[in-house]
Amino acid sequence: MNIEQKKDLLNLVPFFRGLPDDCLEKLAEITREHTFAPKEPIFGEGAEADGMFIVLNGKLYVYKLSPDGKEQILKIFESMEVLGEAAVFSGHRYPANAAALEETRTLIIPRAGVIRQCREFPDLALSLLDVLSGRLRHFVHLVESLSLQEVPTRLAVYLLYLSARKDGAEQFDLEIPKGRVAAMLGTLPETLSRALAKMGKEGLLQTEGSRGITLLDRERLQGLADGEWRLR
Amino acid sequence: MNIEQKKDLLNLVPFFRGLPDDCLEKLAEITREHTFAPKEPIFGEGAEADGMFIVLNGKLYVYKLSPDGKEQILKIFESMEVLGEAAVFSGHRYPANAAALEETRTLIIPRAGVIRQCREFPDLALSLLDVLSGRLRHFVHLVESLSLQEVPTRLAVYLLYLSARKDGAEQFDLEIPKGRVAAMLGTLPETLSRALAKMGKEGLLQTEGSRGITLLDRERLQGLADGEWRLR
DNA sequence: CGTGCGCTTGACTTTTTTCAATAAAGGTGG
DNA sequence: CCACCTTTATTGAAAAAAGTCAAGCGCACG
Repeated sequence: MNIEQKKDLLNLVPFFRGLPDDCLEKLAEITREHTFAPKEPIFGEGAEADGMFIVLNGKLYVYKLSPDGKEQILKIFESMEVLGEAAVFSGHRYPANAAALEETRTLIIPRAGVIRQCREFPDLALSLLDVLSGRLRHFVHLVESLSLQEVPTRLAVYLLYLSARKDGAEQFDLEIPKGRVAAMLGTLPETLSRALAKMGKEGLLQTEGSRGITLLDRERLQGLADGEWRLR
Repeated sequence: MNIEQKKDLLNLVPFFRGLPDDCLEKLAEITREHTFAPKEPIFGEGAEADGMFIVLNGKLYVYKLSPDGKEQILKIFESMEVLGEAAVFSGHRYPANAAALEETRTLIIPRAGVIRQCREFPDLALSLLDVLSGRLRHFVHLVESLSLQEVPTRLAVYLLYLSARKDGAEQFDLEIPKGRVAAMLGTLPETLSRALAKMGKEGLLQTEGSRGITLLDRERLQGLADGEWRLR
């Protein structure tokens, strides 16, 4: 793939919107492309940071592991998202693990190059500040969810979020295996399974096959998410 | 307080180290000073962001509240730390609450000014990128701790961290009430109290008065922190 | 067509929370 | 400096939530 093609790809990423053309040009010059197979590790916790990744398509996840092997998913990344920025600016090492969930094509921009371009084009730095700030909000929300709420509440929040992402559709798909959803919510497959079963019995939703969800009572689901009542 | 004095204060903050003199000058011009009394709210979740705070002295904490009033402390800020940066660069609103733990003197740099100076002095932007990246690491650790480990483990990690911050002293002080320590660890005062009592019975540590701690068996405490065994 | 992985369910254990009562500490004003 | 009052900490007992272990089912993929 040549530089022009890479530049065209960068141009598609909202993150780079509005940056001067010669900035993109320089970034394209140093950018590598890499495609990861499903389940392929992308980086490991503590690894020396190559640089920053742009997801072109596919899906990957960033996670931590406990000593006994339990997974906590920190975030799932999809098309057009940027990851690994934190390791570029402090610590030089990735603070967690990442692996592909499906075939995933990425661009990799090396550490040194990013920093150099930030000096030259402050707008790039501001863009990255925006990304990092958003990431921080994401983590604040995650901490809140994990520490203040019980599993059915977290699940309700998650399902409503998924529905919202699809224009508020009643019927949609968990796009990842349930075991992974559990790992996102900071719990185990068994606990998630029971929570879904209870919500089904309460008439809040219906499950179809292994990943299908139909929301039946948005009202009460929202109340559950807001902590107004509990699933007994 | 005049501009020169503010500039001198900014100069003391490691965060501003190495920035050009005229950058500090401009920042000093727009900086306000404010002192908060103990327990005084600094900002509330969702409030329009004034700008970024620099803690000159004192201590404050940033936290979330659950619907039923339980507190989760996200981070405690002390002298020379910067907070509120995330709200400057995305969202325009603070994502959590902050209040003073004791009398706390701060400098406040307005949003617009920070952004303007970032454009003019890319090093300021890089400094902020560094701060935000570090903050992200902090949250990654917090999420890991909350989701992957039980309370005694989290407590062990916290105590060893406190000890390390004081050159590895065996004897030191929780600098905040135990109830707040509980809120940092994502649990309740009762649970914390019991964890400390058990650790005392196991000979891992000793408590003195309301905030004093003496570590008696670093080895085993470390093992507990590493998840190698459990407190039965 | 079988094997394996993911999902579900049940029974049981452990951890944490909840509720309540008491004790200790800390701060304030006399 | 002491007495009082409020806040903070401890402890017990009971309940609830989540985790563990184990068995079984079903679907997808080779």
